[in-house]
Amino acid sequence: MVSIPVLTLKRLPQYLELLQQFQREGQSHVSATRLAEITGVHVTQVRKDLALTGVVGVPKVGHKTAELIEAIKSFLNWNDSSSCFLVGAGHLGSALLGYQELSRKGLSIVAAFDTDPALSGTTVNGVKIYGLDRFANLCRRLHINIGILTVPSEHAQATAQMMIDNGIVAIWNFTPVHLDVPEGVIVENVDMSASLAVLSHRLAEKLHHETKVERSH
Amino acid sequence: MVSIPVLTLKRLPQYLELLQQFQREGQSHVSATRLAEITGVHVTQVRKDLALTGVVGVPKVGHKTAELIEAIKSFLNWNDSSSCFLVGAGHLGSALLGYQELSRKGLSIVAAFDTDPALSGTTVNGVKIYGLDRFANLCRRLHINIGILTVPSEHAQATAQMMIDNGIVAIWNFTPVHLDVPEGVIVENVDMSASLAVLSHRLAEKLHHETKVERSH
DNA sequence: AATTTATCGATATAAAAGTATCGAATAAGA
DNA sequence: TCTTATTCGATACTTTTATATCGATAAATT
Repeated sequence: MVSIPVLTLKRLPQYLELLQQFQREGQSHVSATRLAEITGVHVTQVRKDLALTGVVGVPKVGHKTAELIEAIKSFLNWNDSSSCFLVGAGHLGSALLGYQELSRKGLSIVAAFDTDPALSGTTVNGVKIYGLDRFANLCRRLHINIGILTVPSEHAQATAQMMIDNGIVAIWNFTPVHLDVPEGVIVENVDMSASLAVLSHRLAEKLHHETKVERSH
Repeated sequence: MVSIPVLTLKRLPQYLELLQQFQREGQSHVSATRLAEITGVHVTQVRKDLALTGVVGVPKVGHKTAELIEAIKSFLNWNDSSSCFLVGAGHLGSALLGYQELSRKGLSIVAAFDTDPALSGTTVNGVKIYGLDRFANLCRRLHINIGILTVPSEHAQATAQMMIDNGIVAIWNFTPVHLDVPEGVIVENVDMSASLAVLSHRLAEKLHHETKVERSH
């Protein structure tokens, strides 16, 4: 099997976002050239990325917008929705519960869990919040295999372990903690810190550089 | 000037997180070997990454934990705090306002803005929320140069433009929209979609593969 | 109908990132 | 004091990812 470059996978949603915008604007066709111009990704790269999803384009006109959207969605498995549990219904957790977009990306949060007894029994955006003691039972019964981890750092590893013990094989990790998991378990980190690190360093570099330029006048 | 690989920048916060944990546990020294074991990053890679921050280690004992922490923090400019504005105080916006960790990463949200008049005048975690009409004035007066973008997709580009028009040079973009900005403006995307794409595809691949294996028995 | 132009997709080259190897340095133990 | 084990840091190598080149194709134009 051909292994898909991670970076390609990460670019696909960006194309998808644009394509859906084009579709709303009524554009029936889009060329790789166009996508490249807007995203800043190199044309050849866009072509390679799209090629992996299996679509073929037509010279002079490009790709059918609708077809391309379908191809990307099905490639990412965003067409049929997967059920998942969310653990940690604090600020970030509630934000995700309220995030409508997720359903458009094939993810349906069917229940949330939190240690705080005050939250237990409440509902956020139609999703019910349970105490952690209910997790094991529900998780096994509903055959959930995706878990969203939005607990405080200190509970990250233990919570991840609980998920794994109850059959979860893919963890979407929003904590800055590196999770130690058995082979075969998929962990995907949403690394806000990583992103902030890039921003901070770039900005410091930029400001420092500008100061130097000013001084040299 | 030596340009820092983006991926190195992204790994640094991960090391930092671990190092701070080690420090709490009272470990005065950490070796690259140790960091590599835990993070899963190759030893040589860890060494290269650390080398870029300018620290030097001692054979047989490794690096001084405290020194390494300081080196990474100062390299990322996380020691002195930068003021920033947040626009879009919805679910995700409020989550960020309530996210204490940010201050430990050199980011201080000094004000938030939202179109919803109901939010105007309220306070989340000590941060006051204003109407968007106040943005221009406050932004210029306080010389803010970092903006956090947490508005709905359809307002992303326009809001970004407003930020730039008022002196913001670095945008931390939480929307899935690709922002079109003038040269020199730094955009850093927290790509939840990208991350979800990797998760979805990996999981689909894994499940598909397991099904095949089962069938072959 | 012939020509031009925009785009595709394949192949080849270049750059970047990751991995392996090796000598040097230093603490700990013989 | 000498040897051994561990870790560092530099250099060389490999793999991955990105960019460039080029012929082929199909719509638009002459």
